[in-house]
Amino acid sequence: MTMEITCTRAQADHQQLLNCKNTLERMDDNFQDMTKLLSIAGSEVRLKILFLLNMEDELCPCDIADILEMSVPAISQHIRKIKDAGFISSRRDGQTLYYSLVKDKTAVLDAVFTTIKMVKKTA
Amino acid sequence: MTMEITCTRAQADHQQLLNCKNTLERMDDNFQDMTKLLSIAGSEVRLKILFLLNMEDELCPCDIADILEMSVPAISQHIRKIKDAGFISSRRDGQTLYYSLVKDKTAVLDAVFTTIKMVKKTA
DNA sequence: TAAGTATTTAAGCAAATGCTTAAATAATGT
DNA sequence: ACATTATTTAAGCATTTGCTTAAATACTTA
Repeated sequence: MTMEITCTRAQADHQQLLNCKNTLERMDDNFQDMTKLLSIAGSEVRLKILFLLNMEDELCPCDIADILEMSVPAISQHIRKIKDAGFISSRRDGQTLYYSLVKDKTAVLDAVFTTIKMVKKTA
Repeated sequence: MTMEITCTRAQADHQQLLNCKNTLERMDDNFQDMTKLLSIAGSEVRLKILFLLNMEDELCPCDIADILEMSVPAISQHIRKIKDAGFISSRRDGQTLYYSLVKDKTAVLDAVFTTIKMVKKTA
């Protein structure tokens, strides 16, 4: 692996930098997968949708729109994004579509949900 | 708390929806804080920067630019975003600025880093 | 003080995001 | 078949994002 060097200071540890590059390269797929999940969860609306599905097991777009006080199309477009990424699945009951979390793809979010539920100490 | 109802299906449990709204409202600050962290971490470049700082304790922009094979200004602008959000701090040594994670603000990411480091089973 | 290095900042621009409104699908009930 | 409800899709548009290049700061050393 070659190394473009922009940093010419004496202290630079080029072996360390090479090791870092190797490590990142080895985990590249994992970084892409994790980025997909975190970029989905890194929107307040979508984080709340994921949190609600974790709490209530399943909800329809219409319920979510009511809870978040947003338009149904806006919610539907967020849902599509989360669904396309594979983090939720749907079940139809008549006209209603119920969405729920795909648990094994969203497992890391458990720590996130737990943290959100923690009461903050008054500073 | 009033409730705009868009969902008029018979099965809709309006008490459930009200409870959800109350819960989210109570945790609103936590959602904003968590969204800030996840939106920072939800970019492949920034996730790698955070991962590297977790692994190496501290790095300068120049090292990070070398490792990620990106321009120094591009890295600097990502660093500023992470710094403005309070997730990293800096220490100067001569001309070099060393950045490191603010651990107690990035604790939830431990689960993320652990997951990234896990070897995936070949399907 | 002048030159060199590390870093940040700013301007510019293409691409992505996230809403709104309006129209299209899908399923139900009359 | 027709009207109603739940949901999605599409077009339009303002805002944000993330790079590039060039210029400005900050520090070091000759």
